[in-house]
Amino acid sequence: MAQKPTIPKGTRDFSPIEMARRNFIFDTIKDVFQIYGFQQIETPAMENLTTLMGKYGEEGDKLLFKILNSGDFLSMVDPSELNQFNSSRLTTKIAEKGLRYDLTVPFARYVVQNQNDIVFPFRRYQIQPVWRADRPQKGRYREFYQCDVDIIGSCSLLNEVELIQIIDNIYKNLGVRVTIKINNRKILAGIAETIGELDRIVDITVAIDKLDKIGILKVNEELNLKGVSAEAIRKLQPILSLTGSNIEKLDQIEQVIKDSETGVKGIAEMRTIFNYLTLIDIESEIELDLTLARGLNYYTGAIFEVKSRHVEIGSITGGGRYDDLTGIFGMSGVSGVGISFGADRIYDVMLQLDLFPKNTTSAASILFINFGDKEEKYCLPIVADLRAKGIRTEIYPDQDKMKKQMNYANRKGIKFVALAGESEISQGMITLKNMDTGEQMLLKPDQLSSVLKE
RNA sequence: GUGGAUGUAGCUCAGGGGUUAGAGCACUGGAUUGUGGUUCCAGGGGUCGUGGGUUCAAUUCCCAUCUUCCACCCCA
Repeated sequence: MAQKPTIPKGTRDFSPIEMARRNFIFDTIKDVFQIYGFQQIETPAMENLTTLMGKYGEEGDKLLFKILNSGDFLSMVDPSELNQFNSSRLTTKIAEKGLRYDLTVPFARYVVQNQNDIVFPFRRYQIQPVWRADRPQKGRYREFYQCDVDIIGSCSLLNEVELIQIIDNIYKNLGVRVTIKINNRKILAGIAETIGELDRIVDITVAIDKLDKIGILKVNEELNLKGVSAEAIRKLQPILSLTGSNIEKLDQIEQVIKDSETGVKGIAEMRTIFNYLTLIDIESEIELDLTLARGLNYYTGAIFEVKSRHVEIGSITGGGRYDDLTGIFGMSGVSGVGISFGADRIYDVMLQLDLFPKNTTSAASILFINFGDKEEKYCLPIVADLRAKGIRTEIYPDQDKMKKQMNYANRKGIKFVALAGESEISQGMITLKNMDTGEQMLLKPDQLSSVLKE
């Protein structure tokens, strides 16, 4: 037996029905992006590793797919280095390129490289696959699509508000009920500063991020383990047990962190955003969630995360404000904010909730049965005419048995079959059969399109 | 990186230390030579993941290894 073909771990093929559904998601997202005036760009699947390395933290570097240099990739390596078996050092010599890990960093690179041609504030969207060398599991893939929208070159909080509107619009159009969680890195920094552990901000946010998963006791335990002082942990408690509306929560936090300049700024930002939001209709639930930390270390202001209210799958959209993403590429003082929709997880959610429209099919509307040479020639112009009128039309390519051709139409969900044999040809007609009802009628060829369009 | 499951026909999965390993779906042909879906009959298709061990005998038991899936970490 021939070797069984497989695809790499964490990757998937998409069948026609899946593509029809995926395109429904992409089209919905794209339409909303465009309504808000965003313009599309694309960047290469691969970037130079120097562009990608160090942008996603230590973990991120490990999750980058690296591409072996072309040609004799070992020729430039010193044999003594080979013998050290230090793969991370060796990597930099034998691999100069990597697959993109997200769309934000390549976008930052794009902005820096094209700064003279870009009109700022730049509103772009980008829908492309990204790759992560993660262990795959439910809702986690090694190749998946992100749909990013970013506004770069504007500090206005109006942008944050627009992104929330976009999230709300898109999920409304998709029929998915979501909770939009918002937090602010400045508030997190303020908390860390207040309890005197500013340099431990990462440990602290990672720990409180787990609050709803492992509970307050375990979080305290973990903080203690990470070396956060007992006094600091004590000060942290009121923040871990906030209650009330978003505004009430803000009031409570402000009391705790009022001496931190950064923290107060973060509070003010959140108040501004919530104020704007009172002016517009938002259907999604919006929740100020202090436990929301988000891993990517370039966020500096507001951070967002969207979760499905009915399906447990992790976040389906995430993003935030980054004040100096382009700084690492030599263009400082440019603030941006953006979010990313995870198309694959949205797909999983919608499939589970059975939210795809029933008629998402890409199959033809009508199939012409192939009876023979003479009949083919009779049908061909009629087929061409239907196609010119925008009707998805197929003619069966082989002169197979009719049973097989009918079965083909049936299996593909083609609703109409056109039969033109000797008797139809002699009358200049077509027999049109409705595969759902079994009904047949004899029509003139130019009547077909109007019946099919009903 | 850690832990748990998994691997038998193209696909989904049963089974079992002993002659020739099964089912459904799919495919091919027939009942039905211009009428699909339902039904019936027949047919093709297997290194039982790989390597080793125990045994008179292993696809079955044991060990290792790989694969895929699930959980942790982290994330969309």
